[in-house]
Amino acid sequence: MTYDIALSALADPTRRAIVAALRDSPQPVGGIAQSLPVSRPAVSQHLRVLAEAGLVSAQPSGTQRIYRLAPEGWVALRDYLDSMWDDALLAYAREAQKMAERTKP
Amino acid sequence: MTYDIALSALADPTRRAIVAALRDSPQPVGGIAQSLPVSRPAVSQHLRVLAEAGLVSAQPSGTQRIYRLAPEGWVALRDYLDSMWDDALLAYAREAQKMAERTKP
DNA sequence: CACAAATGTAAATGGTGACTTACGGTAAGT
DNA sequence: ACTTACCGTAAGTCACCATTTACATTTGTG
Repeated sequence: MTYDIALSALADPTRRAIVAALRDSPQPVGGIAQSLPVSRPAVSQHLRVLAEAGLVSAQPSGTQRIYRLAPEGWVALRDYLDSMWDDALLAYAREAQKMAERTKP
Repeated sequence: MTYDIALSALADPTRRAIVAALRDSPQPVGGIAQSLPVSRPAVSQHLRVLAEAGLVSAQPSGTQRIYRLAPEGWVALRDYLDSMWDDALLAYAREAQKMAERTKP
């Protein structure tokens, strides 16, 4: 049940921008901050949230920490969406079926 | 590019609870409010946000409006996750491959 | 037409979180 | 050892959002 952390993490536009940046290639904190209109400590705090959600992971390399996208959080999100898919859209299809049977029996 | 609206909509726990309730079966506003620890106007406003995100839809029936899960928003979310899947996790797998080749050539 | 039920909306309030500045800590280079 | 570069953390501020109460609106019913 960790998909809720991932969802609230991805709610922030700046964090989505960070994810988009990491999507291109793994980067150190300073590199991410340069491509965004926010200060470096702000990026650091956002990365902390994203890491707690399992969406990114860090690997120390000298004085800098290279951040990259991590699978765990995204897997949790996808599982959540998959189950929603099955339940909700199946129900949706069932109702559409009912409607069709009612109008043309 | 409407997945961002859906993400920020699903960030709120109460809205996720509403989604969970609608997942069981379509319901009027009052029915949802009864199963949640918030007032009915609060549910109404949350439903407005969810509807704007394309996650739910309403169908008037007499004096009440029956809300149900809608496909559009969830499709947008799934597309977002799918592309993330391809890009990020493929890159992740590539790096793992590199690591494996480096340690055991 | 009056009344009740169900819902959306407006306004006010409280709390949470995103951001900045300032500081402390660690690793590499001279 | 001193300095520089890179990063995380603490404290404070400000805006936004979730919630409630009160009101307006629509639909069905007597």
